[in-house]
Amino acid sequence: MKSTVTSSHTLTLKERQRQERETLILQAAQDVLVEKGFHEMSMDEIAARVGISKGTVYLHFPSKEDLVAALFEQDIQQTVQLIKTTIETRATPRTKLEAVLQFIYGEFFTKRMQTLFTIYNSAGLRKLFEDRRMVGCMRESWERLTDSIGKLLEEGKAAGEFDPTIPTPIMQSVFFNLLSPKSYERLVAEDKVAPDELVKQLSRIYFKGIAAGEIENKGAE
Amino acid sequence: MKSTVTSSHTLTLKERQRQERETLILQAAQDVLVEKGFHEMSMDEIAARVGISKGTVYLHFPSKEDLVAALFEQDIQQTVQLIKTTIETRATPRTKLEAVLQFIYGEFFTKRMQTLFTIYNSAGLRKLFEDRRMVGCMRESWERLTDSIGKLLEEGKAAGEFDPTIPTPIMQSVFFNLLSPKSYERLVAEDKVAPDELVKQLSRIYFKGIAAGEIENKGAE
Amino acid sequence: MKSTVTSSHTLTLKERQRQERETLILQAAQDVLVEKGFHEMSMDEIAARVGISKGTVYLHFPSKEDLVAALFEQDIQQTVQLIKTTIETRATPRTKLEAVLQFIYGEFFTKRMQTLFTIYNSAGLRKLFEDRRMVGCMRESWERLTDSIGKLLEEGKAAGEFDPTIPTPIMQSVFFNLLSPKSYERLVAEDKVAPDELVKQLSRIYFKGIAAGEIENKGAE
Amino acid sequence: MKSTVTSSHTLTLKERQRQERETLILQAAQDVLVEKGFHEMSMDEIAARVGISKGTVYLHFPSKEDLVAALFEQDIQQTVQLIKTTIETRATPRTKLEAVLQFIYGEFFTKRMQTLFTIYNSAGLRKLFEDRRMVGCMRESWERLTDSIGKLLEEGKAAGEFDPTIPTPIMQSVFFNLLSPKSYERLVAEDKVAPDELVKQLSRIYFKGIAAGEIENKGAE
DNA sequence: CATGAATGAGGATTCATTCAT
DNA sequence: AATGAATGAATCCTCATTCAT
Repeated sequence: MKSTVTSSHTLTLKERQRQERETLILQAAQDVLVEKGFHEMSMDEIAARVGISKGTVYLHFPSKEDLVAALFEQDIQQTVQLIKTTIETRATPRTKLEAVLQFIYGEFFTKRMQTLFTIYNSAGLRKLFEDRRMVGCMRESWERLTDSIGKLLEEGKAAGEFDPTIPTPIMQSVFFNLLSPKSYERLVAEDKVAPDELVKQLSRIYFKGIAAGEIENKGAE
Repeated sequence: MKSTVTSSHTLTLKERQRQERETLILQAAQDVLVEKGFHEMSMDEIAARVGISKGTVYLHFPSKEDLVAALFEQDIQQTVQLIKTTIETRATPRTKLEAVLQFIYGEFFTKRMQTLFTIYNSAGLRKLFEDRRMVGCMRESWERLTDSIGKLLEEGKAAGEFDPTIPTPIMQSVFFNLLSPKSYERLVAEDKVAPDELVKQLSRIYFKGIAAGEIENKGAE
Repeated sequence: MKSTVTSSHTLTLKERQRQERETLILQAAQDVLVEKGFHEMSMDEIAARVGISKGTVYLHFPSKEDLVAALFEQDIQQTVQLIKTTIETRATPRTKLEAVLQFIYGEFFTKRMQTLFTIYNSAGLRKLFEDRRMVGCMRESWERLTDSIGKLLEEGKAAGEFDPTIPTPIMQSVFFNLLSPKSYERLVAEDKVAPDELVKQLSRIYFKGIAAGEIENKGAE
Repeated sequence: MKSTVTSSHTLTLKERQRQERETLILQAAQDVLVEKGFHEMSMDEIAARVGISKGTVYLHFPSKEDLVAALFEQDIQQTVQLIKTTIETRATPRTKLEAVLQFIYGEFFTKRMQTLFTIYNSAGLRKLFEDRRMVGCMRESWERLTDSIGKLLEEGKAAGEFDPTIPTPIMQSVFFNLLSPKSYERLVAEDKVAPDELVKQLSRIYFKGIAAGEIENKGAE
């Protein structure tokens, strides 16, 4: 009788609280990870920041690695989502890629994105994750992302927007490596570059760099 | 000076042996660092690779951090040296920078350079180094390097080669961030890009990206 | 008495449900205990097997130790009960003891009995139980049991059935130590000994040893 | 020059110290294991008892499991050694087995032997050890031991000393299960049974059972 | 009463660093 | 100077127990 309605409410409530807590944990983990890196990030500190106990963190994530993998997944998904949305618009590949680039290097995402990218690329950490057959999942997420970018790049080449003589994989790599989180921080903090300005300039450098068009080169030679 | 001629000779000999050993340690550390990253690099392994005892490593470097700082210093100096030599040549700023870029992203230097760069930029490791007032020294080295690059970039702007509307600090950052060591490895291993080809393409993207001039846009339309 | 007739009925009903649940918990605990041992037996698993929540287990048993003590008590009581029944029969002490031995080492009781015996004898666990003044209770149960056996043994001695030169406590100890649960399992699983056959042989060894049959005894004298 | 002699001396010295320490660790571990059981035995406590640091224990044994396996191996070897020596004597199988039984249940060995036997038979612990492919080794040791006993038993059967109708595996099992360490302790502490007397009685029971031998007893009375 | 999320003490293990030989 | 055994702080993770709902 009451069960259907009440328990439905209860479940929803508890589930909501659970989600909220999980979000808080992920947020704290994100912060600590960005501040200190994977090894210096301790489960105790994450718990302390959220104001819960260590054990509770383990109720949500069975291990430190799983927690980081969740962060990874989360950020990848956001990016993939944005890309999907972007791709569906009627715009040139370059315009689409500019949107993605602005998202990735934007004020709120750079650090997270790049930190995870760093972990994913860290030789030592790969092993840890591999042992727990977690890299597979992360790699998949990652490939989903890079593939999307790759397609846009190749569309752009086909459309004559991008230089077809530059291999797509190189374009992809540079796309994700334009700026490390620490460089980002330094530019904003020390060189007083506005985040908006920064991402615009990155965009400018990248697209001018990969753009089709040989005239200027001829002049150089 | 310090002592008798004989002991001076002895010292020189010992000093030479000491230097040789130090070089071996640095080399082993470099290797392990590139292979495994900072945390997975253990003093035991370095000692084992050199074939000496752990204690001896500590006779040369008072801590793991100092050892890495020495690596840092060493690589910076090589690069700075190259830059000095390069700068003295009669060439355009762009040509000079291309030389530096080829050195940094070249087959034999990329990994070392980028690994150290990663450490230097790693949030967590900064603290470790800061606690030991070591970052100061590394920062200084690093600034020597970036300043050299900055000067070349500004010369290039003055000469009309580079786009003066892009802030130099951004140009500097991108210069050092074009490719992570893992991306490098992946491109070479999976995508079969030849290291020479890779560095040429990076160079191409970077300089086209920061180049002065509007031509390319016209061509696109 | 305690309350109205109605609530008395309610209590009885509830009490019955409570008892049923308690039995289920004890059964599940017994199973897990035998399968995994004391430390590997987790309250979560017991609750899960019964299909109730962990908290509910604690409504019945204030601690893990108490739960095990209850198991102990339960098994002791069953055995004591059997012994009482047996004792009342008209049979020789040896026949009575054979019945008890067959019960204890029989197909369905061995594991339970011996597991609890192991726990009771485990040095480390004693402390746990002692701290909670629980051993007293268990010891009491245990002594009830061993005393019964002791009396039978002494009756047997008096009747000339058992060797009076063997101290009764030693006879008691050996009576309960003839076979560990793991040995039991191994014999049945690997050596294909039928449980019935096994208990018969144990009985034979206990009463007559492994020595070859009657002739030698006669001839020996 | 000096190296051969000196280092030989040094090595011997160091090696001796190492062995001594290892022995101390094993002894402490043995004690704690007997007192508290496997799970309550903490590496910290062992280190504390020896008066060394936790890390040092790990220099000798890579894990808690390995430490216990070493204890196991050690005790098995002592027993196997004794059996070998015993077997070579000119005596009846029964006399030989009596010697082994006296060793196993003797004043100084009972606890150790039985504690390890308990661990080896503990359901939960098997898994731990199996994961580290250590049971294989332990099982092998164990089988060496039981096989020796088995052979003696069968010799005895052939010689007409032991009852050929009792399966050897059962005889083996009972041989090792006559008394738990706790029972031993209780008998000695509470019932004031002298260890020597105890083992004699166990021996008697094992070979001849608790029954009064009719003829010989008659004569006795 | 029943629940199960939260707790936190406890324990194994690692590894940079020290120091007696 | 060289060694490598010893140290112990630091960290991940488990699970019995509690308590708000």
